[in-house]
Amino acid sequence: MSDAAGTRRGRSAEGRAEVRRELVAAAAGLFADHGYDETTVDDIATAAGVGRRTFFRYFRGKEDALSPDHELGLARIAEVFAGAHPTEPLLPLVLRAAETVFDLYLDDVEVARSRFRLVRDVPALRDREAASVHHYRRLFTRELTARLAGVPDGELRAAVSAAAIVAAHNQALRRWLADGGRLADVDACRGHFRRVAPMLPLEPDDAGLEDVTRRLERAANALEGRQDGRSERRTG
Amino acid sequence: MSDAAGTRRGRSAEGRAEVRRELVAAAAGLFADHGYDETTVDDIATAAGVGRRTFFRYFRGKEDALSPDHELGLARIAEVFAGAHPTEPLLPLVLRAAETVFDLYLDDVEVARSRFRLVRDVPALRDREAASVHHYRRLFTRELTARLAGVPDGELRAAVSAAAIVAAHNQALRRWLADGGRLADVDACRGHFRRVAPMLPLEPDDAGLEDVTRRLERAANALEGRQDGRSERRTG
DNA sequence: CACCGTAACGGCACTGCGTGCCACAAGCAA
DNA sequence: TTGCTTGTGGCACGCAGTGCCGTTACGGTG
Repeated sequence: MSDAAGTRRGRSAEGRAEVRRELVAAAAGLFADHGYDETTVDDIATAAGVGRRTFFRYFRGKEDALSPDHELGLARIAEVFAGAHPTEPLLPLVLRAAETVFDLYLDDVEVARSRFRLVRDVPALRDREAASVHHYRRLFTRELTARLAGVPDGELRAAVSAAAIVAAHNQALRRWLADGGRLADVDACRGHFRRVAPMLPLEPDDAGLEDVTRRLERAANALEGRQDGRSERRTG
Repeated sequence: MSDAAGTRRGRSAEGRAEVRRELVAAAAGLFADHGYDETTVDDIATAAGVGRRTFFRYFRGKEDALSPDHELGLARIAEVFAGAHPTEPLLPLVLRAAETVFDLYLDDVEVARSRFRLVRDVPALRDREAASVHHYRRLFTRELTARLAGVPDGELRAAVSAAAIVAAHNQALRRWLADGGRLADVDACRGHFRRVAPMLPLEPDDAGLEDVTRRLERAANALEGRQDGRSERRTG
């Protein structure tokens, strides 16, 4: 065991990523096999071939080893917002930012499904997931608040829109993972998600409340329009 | 100290409630004075005049001692939903349920403000609060999903509406607590909260999507109507 | 009054998480 | 070689939370 550690000691960049992957894989395997609470950090570290102390140099705690992409998702969303024009309409911008997170789950579907089951069943992980979702919501709220400055009830509208966006996103993701998580359903999931977006109280500029009326009417029309057709929307 | 414990040993119902209050008060005081992380469970138990083991017989953990009203709030909301007619329109019902939680904070404003500052500053408590909010959201989602059965996109609409309701409620509460938390502002806070409600995608029955159009138009009109008047709404 | 069942409490010990500290090994530069 | 940096492992510590058991007060029963 000091053998494997010795051969890895040198590489600073590649070695760290490799150790991290091994720790994530070990944690996922042990969690799936013996459960979350029954798996100790010592078990994960030993399975990955490193010391217990090293584990905490890669993850803040045992829970972080399960979903290590959380901060990456936050960074990507922030990137989308940072790369957008200040006058860009908010609705497509928010959609683009939210859909960015979908790609993180598409990287390895099997791991995502395994994580989903685990988070659904273990209370401690449910709370952790809730905190994670809270961070996404906070980020959206911050960005929307900054872009809704000057608009009446801007903060309130930003908070509501952010919560609705994140909830719709999670609902779509949850349904996709619970129903099997086949890749063919990703489009349906995304459509499922986009469906709610037009009914959000978002303002592209400091236009005023008259534009909300038009936007809400458009959203209502969109809802009315796809009352029967479900998978036909990709052709329109 | 074995003196006070001895006199309390007898009363089973009154004694438990008293010990619980003492523990909550001790925890609040120690958290405010020395910080959350610097306060151990031993400190709280000692300050309350009980043993450390007893603390864990009253609270699941250190974090629960800060906001012991959480489950009570959930119970009250569930009570509102349970006492409503199945055909009752959802919008006023949801409003009534959400506003029930306001009363919990009005019982002792000073404690609420102290808790607010603490939760805002300590990361561990922020996550705990996020999990708590998540439970509220889940409860609303469950109730709305049951009442939107049969409606197209019922689950999605329930999830979005629940998230929006809870977000609006928290936004109003947060602003109230951050701005000083004077009792005179409670009405403004409640109006602040009610303002978003009409734009939610809620359905009173299995009416269909045509009614959404009307509802959204009404919401837009309501928004347009109060564009300038802010505190005049109590007279109209 | 004496006896016993129950319930709450306190103390003890234990597991496990997370952290601080220190020694050691490998690579790099002078 | 010597010195510096970086990553690592081990050790010890504080603390959260739990299981277990002895103790103590109360209420009922004879």
